[in-house]
Amino acid sequence: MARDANATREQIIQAADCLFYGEGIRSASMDAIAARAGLTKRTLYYHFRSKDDLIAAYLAARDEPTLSRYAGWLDETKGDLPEQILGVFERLARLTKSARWKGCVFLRAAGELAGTPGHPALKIGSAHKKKFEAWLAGRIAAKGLSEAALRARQVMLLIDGAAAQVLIHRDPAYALAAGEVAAALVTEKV
Amino acid sequence: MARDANATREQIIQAADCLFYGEGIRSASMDAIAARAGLTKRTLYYHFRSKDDLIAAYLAARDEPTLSRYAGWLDETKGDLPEQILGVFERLARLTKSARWKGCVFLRAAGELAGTPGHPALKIGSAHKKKFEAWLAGRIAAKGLSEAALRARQVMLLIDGAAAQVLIHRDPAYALAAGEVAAALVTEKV
DNA sequence: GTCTATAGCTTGATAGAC
DNA sequence: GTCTATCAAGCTATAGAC
Repeated sequence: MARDANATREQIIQAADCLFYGEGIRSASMDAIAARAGLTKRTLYYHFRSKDDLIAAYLAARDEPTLSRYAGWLDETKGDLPEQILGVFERLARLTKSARWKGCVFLRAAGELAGTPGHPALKIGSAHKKKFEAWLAGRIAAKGLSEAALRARQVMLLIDGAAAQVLIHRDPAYALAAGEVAAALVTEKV
Repeated sequence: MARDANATREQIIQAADCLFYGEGIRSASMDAIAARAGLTKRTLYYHFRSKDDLIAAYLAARDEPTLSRYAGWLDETKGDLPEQILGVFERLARLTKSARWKGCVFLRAAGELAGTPGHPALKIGSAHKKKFEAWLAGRIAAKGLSEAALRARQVMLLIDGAAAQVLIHRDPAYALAAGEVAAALVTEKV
């Protein structure tokens, strides 16, 4: 049956996301992904040339939703920019309380793939973080703050630092401590 | 030949360190570690009950040297605490320029093992970071600054954020941007 | 305490039918 | 475009000699 090829592709990526994120990229096998997608391995290899290909697609699929989620968190927080930034970290802290949360997808992938420097997924992760940083810089500049690019970079450092430390300690308090610094960073110095 | 059992153990851990850190915990096989140590796999399993056991030993062996390295960086930097903290991030930035550097051992392990919550190595990583944070708090408190514990936690967030972002972008500039914030954090507010 | 040898299973990827 | 079937290689871990 000629099902919509794109729908099958999405179905595979969804299954891969669940297992790559849940168990780790290296730990999740193509067998397991096929089983979870309700397809055979042969179909996976029809849609993706290799496991590395699927890993790259998995990260690429997380790019836009991640940015949208953070943008949503910022926009739905009342107040000026410092309050909004603090709100983002509070929402992050809340998210990490779920047992399903297992760190930042992109950071974990970068760590797992650090041994294969040319991997296509690494470029996707880096590009995502750059885009995130640029988006933050735009929001900061829009408020008329000086040195928006530097401030955005420093807020990013705190977001990733928070994700890393909360994963290590399994304690959302680290995200709140990070939010405090980040909020101060987007307040114009006198 | 009854070689010193402890020396053999160290030899195995050294080989494991090289491969676990270089290629990733999951990617490095016991076969490869045995070959690099110049021993057979059977000897590895004589000294370590399982691969998970060896992973834990690998992280435990990195605990003290890591703390000493950072302490050394702090102590060999001239000036007051803000300058010293900045010096630490400058040394970190320099270290990350090496192609052999592939992120923070503990963060990468936490990411790779996020799928197996009870893993013994996770406790070792968390304990290491706690020890690091406490050491920093001691140094900050010794300078008579208020809220030493909170400041130490925030500096930790920036250290781990720097390690994460430099790994993602392969750009030491992120470590320097983090150092700037960290230095400001250990300056008493007026 | 280290060796040779191998069990028993899982892996990523492919062949060829329909 | 999806299936059944399977390969060759790799994996963790163990058996038993010395």
